[in-house]
Amino acid sequence: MAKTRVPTQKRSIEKREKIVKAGFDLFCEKGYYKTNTAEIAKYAGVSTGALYSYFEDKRQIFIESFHQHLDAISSALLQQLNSLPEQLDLSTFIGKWIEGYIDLYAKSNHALVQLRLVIVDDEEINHHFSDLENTYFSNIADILKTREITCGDLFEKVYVSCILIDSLRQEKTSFSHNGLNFEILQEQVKQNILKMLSD
Amino acid sequence: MAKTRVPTQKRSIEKREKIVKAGFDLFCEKGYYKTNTAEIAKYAGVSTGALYSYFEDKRQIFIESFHQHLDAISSALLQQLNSLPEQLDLSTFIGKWIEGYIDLYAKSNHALVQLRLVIVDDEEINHHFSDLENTYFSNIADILKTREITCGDLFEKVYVSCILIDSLRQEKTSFSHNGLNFEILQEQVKQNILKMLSD
Amino acid sequence: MAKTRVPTQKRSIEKREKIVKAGFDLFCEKGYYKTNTAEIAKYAGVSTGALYSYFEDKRQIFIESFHQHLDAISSALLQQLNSLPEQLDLSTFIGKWIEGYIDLYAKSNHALVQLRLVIVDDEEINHHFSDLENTYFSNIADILKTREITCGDLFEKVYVSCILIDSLRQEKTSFSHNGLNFEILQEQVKQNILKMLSD
Amino acid sequence: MAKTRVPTQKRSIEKREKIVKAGFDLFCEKGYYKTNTAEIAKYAGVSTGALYSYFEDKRQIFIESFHQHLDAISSALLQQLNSLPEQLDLSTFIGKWIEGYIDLYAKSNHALVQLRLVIVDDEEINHHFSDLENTYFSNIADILKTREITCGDLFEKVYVSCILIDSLRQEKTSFSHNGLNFEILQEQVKQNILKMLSD
DNA sequence: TATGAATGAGAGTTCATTCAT
DNA sequence: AATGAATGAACTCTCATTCAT
Repeated sequence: MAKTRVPTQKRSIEKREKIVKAGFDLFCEKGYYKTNTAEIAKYAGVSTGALYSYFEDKRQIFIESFHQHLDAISSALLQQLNSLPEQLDLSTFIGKWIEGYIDLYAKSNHALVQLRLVIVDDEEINHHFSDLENTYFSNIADILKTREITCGDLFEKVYVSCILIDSLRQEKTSFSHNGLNFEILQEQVKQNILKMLSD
Repeated sequence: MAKTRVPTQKRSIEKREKIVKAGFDLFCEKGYYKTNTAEIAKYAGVSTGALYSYFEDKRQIFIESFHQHLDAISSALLQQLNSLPEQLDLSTFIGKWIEGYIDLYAKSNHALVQLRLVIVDDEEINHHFSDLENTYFSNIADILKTREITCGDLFEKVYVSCILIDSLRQEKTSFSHNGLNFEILQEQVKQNILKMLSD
Repeated sequence: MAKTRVPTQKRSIEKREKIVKAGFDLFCEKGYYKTNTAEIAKYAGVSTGALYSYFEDKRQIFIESFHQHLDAISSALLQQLNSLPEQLDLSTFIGKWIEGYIDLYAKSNHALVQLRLVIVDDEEINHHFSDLENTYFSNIADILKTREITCGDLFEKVYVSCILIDSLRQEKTSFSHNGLNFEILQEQVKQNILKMLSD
Repeated sequence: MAKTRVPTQKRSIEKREKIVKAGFDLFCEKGYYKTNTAEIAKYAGVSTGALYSYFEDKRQIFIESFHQHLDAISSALLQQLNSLPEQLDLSTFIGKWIEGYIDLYAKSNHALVQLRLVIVDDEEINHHFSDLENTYFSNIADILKTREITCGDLFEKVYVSCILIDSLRQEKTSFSHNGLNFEILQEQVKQNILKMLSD
């Protein structure tokens, strides 16, 4: 019935942010289904009622907290890449890209898995975050264009590159396979991307 | 605390299998947290009590059903690849690999995501399934060796190849990005793998 | 998801009846909205879970308990009227009808008001209970026919008669107006009905 | 504990009226328990705080809004009846009475039912509104006396007449029984009242 | 051994009321 | 005087698990 509040005053905005932060932390730590709204409220230092005046339901907290997080780290990465010297050769650039990505996303592994989970349960969220990723891919493609990468099918190549880099992150942070040498793997991925983009 | 039974009689084994099958179907369809034990029992045609005499808890049903499923489809894929004619060129072989994988795993998207979720919550399960995957990678590597692929770092290359192929499956079955052309993507992945293994 | 249980065994049927009885008592005593499911369960001596395995929700308990109650007292009244001597004159018959009704329904005042409340909130329940009342009116009409009442528009006349009698009950049990003489009122109602049915 | 304010200034009085009006509209539309104070405040264009400075609680808003409404429509009806030509015959007068009542009260069905509910919960309110009705009955009786109705037990007859007319309203606005012909019913009620008052 | 009724803690959510600003 | 954000107890309902039969 009652719509959720859109806070404009400083204190309200801060409170909303606290809830988002609390939600994000707990979802990452314990998973979406094992985190309950009472905990989020307590962790955020607000009442359960307040929580429901800022967000329609638990799900919206998840979406918003995650959206913010992805926004923040993808912005950070894009900024890093944008500020690299122009004359850097492609191989070094890709190396920086890989390292930057892994550093920034390393702490988000739980969050990324949780996101996948909720995405599977809900088509709307699927679209929401797939759009977000599209934007990210486009931004990466644009950066590559400024570096005189002119090959065809660039969007698809960026997509494949991102998958490869993310698999490195996964390997590093959660799902480690015995017998895999991470440095070799990283080098493989780098060569792979380099070849694709040099075509 | 009654231990779970290890059934030896035929009827018991059948019952156990029914539960595993029911669990797998429902977990895939609705997700782990949205499937309840009563449903599993009903779908399997057993009582809830029986369910708890075969499995310690809901989680064990998940693990076992998933393990069986992965075993079954990875065996099927390996068998397909093994039975391909010896003289097939590498490019065609990779094409078959990709197609076979996507066909076999297409229906498992929900299951694979659910698996990720449980893996994040539990280190032991993480190891369990990472071992399973290692075995799979090794088998793929062995098949490649019989096809006279002799490049270095084969294990890492197989791993990267599998990641790429699985990202294709994901793109096809759940997380579709606007603007991505699937055929181009598939070709990219194929060329990528081909180049890696030809080094 | 899970359907409500339809109990066939004796103990289950008894438990279901206990819930219905508990619901009815509490709804009458405290009103629908001031009675909570935990109370009903406790009063009935069952767990909240059991309550929800027998009934879809609180509302269904209300409907069923009320339906049973109305059924029981209307049956009792009809039986009373049916067993009156054949040769009784119409005036005396109406007198018995009025007295019987008031006696039987006197204790149901709270319940009847609660019923009205829920009926207003829900069209389906409205129909359910209006059908029940229709049946009751028809039964009364049939009894009158056996007493050689042959006037036209009998159904409408029965309806009006029932309204009048129920207003007497209300006057007696809950909403007493100063200055109204109940005996005179009762006599008025009686004469009114007598005239209608004698046309 | 701050007492509720008795407003004397024009703006305050207007605000109070807005709340009463908002409460009445919403209680009628959605029922007492499904209307919340935030909605009333919003609909009235005041803050929740203001609402609580004019009224002790939600219940008082209900009582006051209802009292005003009943006052207003009963006054309107009495005025209509008073302004009918003197020489009108009784039958026509009763017809006008019935039509006037139904028109005026048709929209109040939800409100009337809600009133019953609160009445059951509270004896003081019971008396309050029974007094209000008594006044109304007396006024009707007085009007009839000016039309040379001189029969005995007039008060009781008026009461019975009012019940009958209200049952028509109910039949029309909420609780429709299949098989009942409304026009026939209306005629029955009219004849009934006519006979009573002609004695 | 097998059943499925029973449990009851715990989930998400609402809302009458208060009170700092 | 007026606001509306904040409170938190209370609500309905779910479900993994147990255990009497």
